[in-house]
Amino acid sequence: MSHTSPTPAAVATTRRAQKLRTRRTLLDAALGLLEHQSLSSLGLREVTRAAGVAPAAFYRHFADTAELGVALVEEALDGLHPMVGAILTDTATGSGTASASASEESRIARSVALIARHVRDHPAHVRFVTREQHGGVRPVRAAIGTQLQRFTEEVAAGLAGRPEAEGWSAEDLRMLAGIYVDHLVMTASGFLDAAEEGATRTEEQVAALARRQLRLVALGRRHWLDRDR
Amino acid sequence: MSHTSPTPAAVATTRRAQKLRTRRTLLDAALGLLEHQSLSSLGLREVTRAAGVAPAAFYRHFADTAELGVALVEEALDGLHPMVGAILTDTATGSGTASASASEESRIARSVALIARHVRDHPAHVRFVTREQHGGVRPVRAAIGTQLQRFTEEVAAGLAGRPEAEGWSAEDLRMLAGIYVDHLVMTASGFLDAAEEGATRTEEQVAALARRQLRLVALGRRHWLDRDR
DNA sequence: TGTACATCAGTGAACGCGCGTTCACTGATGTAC
DNA sequence: TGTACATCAGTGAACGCGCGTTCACTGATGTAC
Repeated sequence: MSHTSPTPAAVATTRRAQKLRTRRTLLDAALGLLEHQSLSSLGLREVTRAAGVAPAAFYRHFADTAELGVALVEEALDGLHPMVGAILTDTATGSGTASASASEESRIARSVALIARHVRDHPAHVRFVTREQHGGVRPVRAAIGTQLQRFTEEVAAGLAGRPEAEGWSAEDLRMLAGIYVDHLVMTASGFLDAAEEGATRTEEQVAALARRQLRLVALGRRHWLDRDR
Repeated sequence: MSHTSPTPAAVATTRRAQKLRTRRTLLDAALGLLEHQSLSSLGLREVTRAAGVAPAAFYRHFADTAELGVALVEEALDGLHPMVGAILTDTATGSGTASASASEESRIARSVALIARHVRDHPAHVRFVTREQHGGVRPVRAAIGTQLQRFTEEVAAGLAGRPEAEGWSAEDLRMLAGIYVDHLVMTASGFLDAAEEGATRTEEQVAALARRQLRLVALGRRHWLDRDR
């Protein structure tokens, strides 16, 4: 009278599909457990217990928990590309009527709202990435670093194609893109903090701070080329 | 024929001093082990083994490894105050002859150099703080958050006393201070990455990026008050 | 200064427990004919 | 379509090991007189 289906037979399906389903169960179980601990303290047996499979079944999918962690990184950061794309696209589309700074202000607000939404929709993935970005498991740290680097390049490329970027060196653009990516990660982490029970800041406070910061960056950006008087 | 002194008798001393010495040994042993793992996976026996004392001795100093972690946080971030003070003082002292932007440029360079120096002098402490800032041990995370908040207030207060801050609201100043603190932590973490064997960036690249970012922030800061045209 | 007793930092042995890993297995799915 | 064999995802029992915690202890330091 168990709730789980101990053998594949319980649901008629292909072997491939069933294996993927078990893999998903393991990843989801791990993600749940990682809400309150870091990967380096996550046990293989802990994951299989939460997933409702035998410990040995783990090895059909991952060599160890570090490998599972890398899979989670890929999943979490693949899910970020659409949002980054949306922000870049929005930023590129200038409004017709409002003043430059007014439309910029609303673009900033929309970007921050998109980040808030993403964190609300995928809190576990976001928490995992921010936690493991500097965490104790090297392959996972490396995977996150590589992916964030790719985001920076992506943002830099997006910025490069726009009129305000004229006269900017490639290195300056990468610097600016890096600021945006860093800011994204920090703001996402702030939204997570705000969602916790004992939070010191509200979600709106985090958003207000994020917008203020983006305003400062936008100002610096506007005056970048004439910075030496 | 052991290298360690298993009993206090080996070195004539007061009880208080000997206890503090053992505590130090435990903290140092832990700090060493934390170079390559995170606190949540650090074992009590692992620490005592590295420190050369019996496992049970641990309890004379800390209830568990989380408490040891909080002690390390306090140590690590107390050591940061002098540097922040130095940067603030330096920033306040304008040079007489050079142009405003030239003296600013050299102040930026000095600040980044101070960060680089601090990381070189205290790599283990810095690594520990950046790793545990979003790590899996709640009391440690909370302690780091509180301390960084205090730094932000400290920097905000330092900025408030200076002429360029005239017209700035308290909230805007705290935002700016937060940017500087965040930037400090990220740059420190970057210097750590650069010092690793398989590093993708050199120390000078990290420094150059940090300076570029500070330049952008300085520009935004200069135009903050007239930002609505 | 000397003595008798109290304190307490550190010891070492013992405990029960959950860990990661291995192994031969089972039985449903997949494939060849 | 039917049959015989191969594959392989998941099982469950077993293993040795290191963990955190407890306990009575030792012996140097501290204190009272």
